[in-house]
Amino acid sequence: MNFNHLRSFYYVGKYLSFSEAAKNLYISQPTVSIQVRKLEEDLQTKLIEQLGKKIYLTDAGKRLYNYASEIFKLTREANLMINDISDFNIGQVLLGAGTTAGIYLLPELLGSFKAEYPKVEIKLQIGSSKYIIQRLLDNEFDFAVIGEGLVIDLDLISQSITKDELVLIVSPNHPLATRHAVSILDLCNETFILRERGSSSREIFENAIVKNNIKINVAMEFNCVEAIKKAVAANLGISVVSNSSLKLEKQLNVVASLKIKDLDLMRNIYLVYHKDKEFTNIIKNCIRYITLGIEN
Amino acid sequence: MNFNHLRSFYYVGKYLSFSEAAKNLYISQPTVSIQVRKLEEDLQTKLIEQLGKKIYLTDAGKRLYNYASEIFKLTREANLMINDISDFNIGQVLLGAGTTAGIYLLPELLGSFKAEYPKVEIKLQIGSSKYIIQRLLDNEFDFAVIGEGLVIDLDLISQSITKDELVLIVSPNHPLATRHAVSILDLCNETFILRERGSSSREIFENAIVKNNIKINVAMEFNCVEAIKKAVAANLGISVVSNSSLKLEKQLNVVASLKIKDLDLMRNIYLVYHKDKEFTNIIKNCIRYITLGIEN
DNA sequence: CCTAACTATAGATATTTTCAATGGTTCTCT
DNA sequence: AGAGAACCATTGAAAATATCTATAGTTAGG
Repeated sequence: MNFNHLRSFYYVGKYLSFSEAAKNLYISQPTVSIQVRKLEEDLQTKLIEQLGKKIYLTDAGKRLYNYASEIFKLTREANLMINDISDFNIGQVLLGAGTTAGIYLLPELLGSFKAEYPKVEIKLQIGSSKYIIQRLLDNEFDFAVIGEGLVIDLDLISQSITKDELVLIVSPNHPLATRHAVSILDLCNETFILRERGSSSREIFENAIVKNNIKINVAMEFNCVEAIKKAVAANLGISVVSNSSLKLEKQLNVVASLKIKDLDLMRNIYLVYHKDKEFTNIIKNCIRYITLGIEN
Repeated sequence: MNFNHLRSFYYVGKYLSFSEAAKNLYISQPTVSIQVRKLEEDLQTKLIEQLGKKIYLTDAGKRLYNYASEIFKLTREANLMINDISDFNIGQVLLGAGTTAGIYLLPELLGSFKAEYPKVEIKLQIGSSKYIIQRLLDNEFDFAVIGEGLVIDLDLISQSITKDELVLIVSPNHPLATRHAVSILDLCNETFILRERGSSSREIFENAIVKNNIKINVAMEFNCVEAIKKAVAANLGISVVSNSSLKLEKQLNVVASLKIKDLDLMRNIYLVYHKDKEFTNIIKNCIRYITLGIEN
């Protein structure tokens, strides 16, 4: 079934006139006549009958007209949908993030982005950097925000959008809590509660430790920063977490945070995306919001 | 929105492969590539993204795919509908009839026609010949069966398919009931109950009367043969009705039917249709059923 | 009966579709 | 790592289709 022919037929059915149909299709009347005839030949069915000068739809014509009507209505709706996307009246941003970025950096930024584009769906999925990278390769995210530390696949492009410092946290009751300075060697005798391998914080910290030929004692691994902070607060061990995750804990003095002398725990936060990805406008806008907003 | 382009896009979305789409569309792969690109240019929206070798639909692509899916489903259904018509699995016969034909001749025939084409709708509308002719000119019937007697419009074609005799009916108690022969002059002193003007029986009878320079006394006009027979049975008057309407009444002896000497009340029953009408197969079959069946 | 309105036809032109051939990537398997 | 297969994009030519103008043929209405 040829849709140009169907459209001509539909207009003839609508106006019950070939010339009126042609006018409204902005084509010539003979074209309409030919197209309708071709449709009839194609279907081997008379669709239109002309009694004297008047035009009527046959039974088959009436039935087909109803189908055509629905088809062209759907077409109009599809066009509106496309316009809605470019007007940001619909759309989506599929976003992956590592734990730190997803929990402590992005929510606020995404909130204000959403305020400007209220009709756009934002789907944020938080996971370990390793997991996020895998999902990026499967094109399940438009882009992602993760911490430095993992080998990034060659098919992915990453660019630093801010820096984030990891700090040592201890219970206020812990001996280190009152120390002005902590050195690398102070860490050797401590019990650590760390994030799992594959998380950016863990990789960064572990790499730094290894570079200094130090061995530490990891008692527990949690895949959740909040759980780690609770455990540290209860003095079950000490940890190294993103400074940006400690706002409330510092205010309420539930943990003490310290810098470790001679250990560079500053890491980059990367915006990562597939090298072949072409961003739509809404994604570009979202990235702009994040990259500009994250610096403050 | 070009539907060829949309179809190519739809198949690419379905198989997530240009070459597979081409195979299933029975066209070459470059054609598919070009069509999809043109659709994207037309909509000014990326629909498909290619990451490495894998193909994905964009957000807009996914949404459009759903519309396309519905559109092509409707198209398939429309094609099936057309096939159903030619297979007589659906269809309709719009039929007009005069009172005699509609009530006494057609029902049985239409019943056996319906038995052979059970899925086909038969819509029979009974009315005065005058009314039926008007509706034929408005193309509200595929064809009609009416009695002779009215001037048929030049735009209509009529062909005789059977003959039908009008006979005089009187109450069994009426003096004429026992008479062997009734002459035209016997009618002068009687009270008649006849159909309304515009009905074939009335026109036929009245023309015959006028031709013989006779005047009769019409006491009542009913637009219903059954009502007339009841009135005649009650001896409220006498009438002239189609012989074919009297089967039961003769069996039960509620009226007596008589021929009038020297008065030709044989009339043709016509099949009538618009001169420009092209009959579909189901209509042709229905006409065949009626023309063949009505002779017995 | 004449005119205006409408659809069909014809012939020419423009556009679109389509293909085969080929080039450039990407992926996979050795 | 490198060869080969699979896949999509590009090109240029040919075929098919769509479209137009001009005009003929009908019909409806004054």
